[in-house]
Amino acid sequence: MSASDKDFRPKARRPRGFQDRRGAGLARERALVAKISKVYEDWGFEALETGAFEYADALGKFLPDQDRPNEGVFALEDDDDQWMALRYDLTAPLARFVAENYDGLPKPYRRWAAGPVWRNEKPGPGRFREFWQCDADTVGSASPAADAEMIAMACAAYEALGLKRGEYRINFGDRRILDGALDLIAKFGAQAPAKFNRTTILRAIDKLDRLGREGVRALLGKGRKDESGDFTPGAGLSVEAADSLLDVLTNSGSSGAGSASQSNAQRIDFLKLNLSPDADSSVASALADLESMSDVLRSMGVSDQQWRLDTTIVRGLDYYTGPVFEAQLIGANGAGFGSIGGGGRYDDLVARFTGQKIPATGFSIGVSRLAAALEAGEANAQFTDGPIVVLPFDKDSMTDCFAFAARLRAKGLKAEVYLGGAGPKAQLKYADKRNAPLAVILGGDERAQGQVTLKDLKLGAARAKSVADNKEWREGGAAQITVPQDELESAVSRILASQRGA
RNA sequence: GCCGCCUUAGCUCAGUUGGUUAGAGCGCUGGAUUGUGGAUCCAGAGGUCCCUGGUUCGAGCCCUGGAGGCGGUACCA
Repeated sequence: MSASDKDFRPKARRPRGFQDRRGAGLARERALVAKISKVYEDWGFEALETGAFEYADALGKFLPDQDRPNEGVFALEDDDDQWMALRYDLTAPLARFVAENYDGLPKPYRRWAAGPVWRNEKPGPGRFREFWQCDADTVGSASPAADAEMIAMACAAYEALGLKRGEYRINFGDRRILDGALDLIAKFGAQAPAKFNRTTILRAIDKLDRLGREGVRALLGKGRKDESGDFTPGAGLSVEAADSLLDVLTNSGSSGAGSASQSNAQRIDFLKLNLSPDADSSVASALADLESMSDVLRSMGVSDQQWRLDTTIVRGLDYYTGPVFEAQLIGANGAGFGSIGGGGRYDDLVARFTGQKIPATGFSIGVSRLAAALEAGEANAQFTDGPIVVLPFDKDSMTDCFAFAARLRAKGLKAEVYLGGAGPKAQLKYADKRNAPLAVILGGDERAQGQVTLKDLKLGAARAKSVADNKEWREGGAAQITVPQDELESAVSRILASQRGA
């Protein structure tokens, strides 16, 4: 090692968009995953785990002659000159798995998966470059009932997490209806819809929730200038065409009720009336599918409060073929956090590998974002108790302390021995920082008597709130008891019980 | 990618027209209390003022270039 190597000090810093998680926060997130996957299992989905890397072409990334296919993914080149990329979702690996193992799988194939995914994008609040998803998919069923089941199960999952009716909603749209609405524009002037940039229009519509109607009108027309002064070119629609499109999609204007309280049945009727599709068109079959979905959802007890037909839902542009859905938090919790889950039907994904069209539909819950949103919502979230900390006040007490900790663990309690070299004061500070409910203290005095001291840290903390003076503080006693060593377990449970009661 | 803002102690930030020794609150360490956390009081430690080059007698402050962070916007299979 050269001198300069020795001198080199890397700066300790977390890569942006990646999170360090610890303690209670991590436990909370794991609990979310456990609860969601329990629901998926209960609904008859089988667990599937695939690796973090896929070959880049399997992810749908074709490699032009650039050095790195880094558009949105983290990629690297394998020894055999093949590009591999970290998966950016759990759906593409599923498609690959199904294509590879098609013959041996039950059809339809129902599986769930949970794990981290990676996206090489600019991070933001509630938006990470590594985050967890928890997916369920049904591969091999074209029935609208499969889509309806996804919505119903998503509701069940959110409620298993403790969300209540009215705190979340699944918004539901359909690509085919969007296309039908775009055809309406043909009625305005000479511009044929095919000449419009459909992509630009769909992207604009997708921003309705964030930019509002006026912002989207600008994007559909001439373009929009944002807060920083940057200008986004628009789709170039006429004002009449843009308004007409927005009226149909948002169910407002002269022929629409425009009411948020409208039922889904009313919304379907509105679309039938305004899109007036040909009997054999894809819009017509989309509407028929919608009605049967609606029926299935009703029979599963899913109410209009839990799902809403919203034809402005677009989602990612390429791989969804029909129904698309998106879950959002309602109310203060949801502000600024975007969607907390989403999915849709992707009938062509497996066909990329096999050439055989296999219908599939799925739903994905963004665990990291949901955890971030829930956390932001409950700023005063109660923190969970740390372990009981056993403190050896002198060196000779160490062995006995380990025996105490072992006895507490045998009772199913979390316990640890303080391993640092500091004095009593620092030891108590440590216990405090670990959020221990109580400290077990063993020093020379106790050992001489065959006793042990138990200090109720929570009681002391509560008492501190009302004490402002050092003298009063010292006179108040130490919120601790000393008991014979063989009464350790019973005395500890008494203190814990009194803490729960208080 | 584009646009804007920002970077001073562990954290959040103040810092006058460019002037000697760069500050505060919180946190941290120690003491008041030789074996007792959280309140209170006292003391202390802690700085490459993001980096680089320049202007100047003199730069945390002004100028060039770079890096990093934040926000908006675009992209998001």
